[in-house]
Amino acid sequence: MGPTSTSSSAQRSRGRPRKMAVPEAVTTALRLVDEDGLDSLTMRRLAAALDVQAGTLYRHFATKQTLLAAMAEEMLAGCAGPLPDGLTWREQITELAGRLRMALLRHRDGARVHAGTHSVGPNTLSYTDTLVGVLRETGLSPEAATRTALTIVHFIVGHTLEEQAAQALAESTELPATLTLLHAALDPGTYPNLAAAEATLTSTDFVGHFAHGLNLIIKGLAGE
Amino acid sequence: MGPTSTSSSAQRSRGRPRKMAVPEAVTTALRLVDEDGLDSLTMRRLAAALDVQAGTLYRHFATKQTLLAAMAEEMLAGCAGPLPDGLTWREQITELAGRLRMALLRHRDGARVHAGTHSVGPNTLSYTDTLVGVLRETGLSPEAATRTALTIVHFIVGHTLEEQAAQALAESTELPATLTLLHAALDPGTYPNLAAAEATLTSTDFVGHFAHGLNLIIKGLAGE
DNA sequence: ACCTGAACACCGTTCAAGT
DNA sequence: ACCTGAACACCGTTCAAGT
Repeated sequence: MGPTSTSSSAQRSRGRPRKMAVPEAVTTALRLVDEDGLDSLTMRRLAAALDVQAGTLYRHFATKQTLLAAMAEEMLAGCAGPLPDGLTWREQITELAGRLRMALLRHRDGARVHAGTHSVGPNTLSYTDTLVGVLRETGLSPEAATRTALTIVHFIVGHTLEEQAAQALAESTELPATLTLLHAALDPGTYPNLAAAEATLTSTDFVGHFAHGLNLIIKGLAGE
Repeated sequence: MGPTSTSSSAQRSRGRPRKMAVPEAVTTALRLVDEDGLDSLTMRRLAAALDVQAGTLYRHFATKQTLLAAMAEEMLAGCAGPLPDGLTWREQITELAGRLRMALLRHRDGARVHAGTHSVGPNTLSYTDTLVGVLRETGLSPEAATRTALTIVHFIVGHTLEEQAAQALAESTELPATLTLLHAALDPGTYPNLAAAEATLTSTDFVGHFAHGLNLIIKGLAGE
């Protein structure tokens, strides 16, 4: 009989199989993470969002880890862009550090995506190159500049991991229970310093916390 | 009849169902992670190692996350123990920071276990309490001491995450490919600073890297 | 009270077969 | 060359039923 009726349930797919584009797959994966969180990103869900079979993804990404590395790389787009003229080296470091933090914050679970992978793509490499460059211009040796860049990046990743974990907790139903548990544990007799720290520990002023930590490192650099 | 025979450890299931002990489950889970890595730790494998059905675990841990938090808490045992007498505040900070780093390094993927959870158990709380205490003794306000403690912990976690990722990469078959890729990318024309940084970036002197970063923070503190 | 057994609704990954 | 369809060997979690 006539071949006209064969495409019944396929609301997207028409006659030919869809051809998959790698950059679209990466941005779609990031969108899925933004919508439902990293734990909900599966190869099968991504395939469905791309209107493709799950197995097809493995023609473009060897494993899920490879996909995650591509996502981490994509997140850093623009982070190494040119710095405004006339900044002091302190301001240059602050600018670069702020860019990385914002890049990780821009996507839900962005820090986890970044920390869980090891990208050697151009965005990642040029970011590190730029940061090491700024540090070398302050007079640091290549080794000291590299170690300092690593220190700064490790602080940013650790900080943002915590910041996004706090965000996730704030949106979850566990928040009251955790806060109660924490408050109950803050017995001044047992944890005298934690009791004094409660206001700061439960504060959501992550901008302030970040600035404090980064300034500590920058100050250490100046004292060299 | 005496109760003498009931304590036999029954390494296979005998007549009665095995009764599960929570502390044993946590240490067994850490052992499984040490043996096969965090990605291989499943509730079903842990159940099998405990000679119990998978569903039984849910009577003791609400979710896998709860188990991971208990593991993170267990890893920090002893980290807040008393400091030797006669240390300067710098040495006290270095000692506490080193203890946390070593605690995370002691188990495979320890930093990932720690970073992925949010423990409010006594080991975690008393570690933070002790660190904040040392910082307050240097004259810092409760807020500054808390923020500084967070900075130090975030650096340690970020650093150790990277250190264990490098360890995992070193043991994997991807190492030569990654190293080649990195070396190829180190074109002095494109990434001049990365080229100068290669020796440091590919070095495995994590003790040195850690000391450099921590000293930067401590120096920043001294300049306050 | 605590565990078993079995199920539910998924996973990452592979690969012969189609076009 | 690139995708589909179907399978393999698993997952976390729930819950009626046993003891």
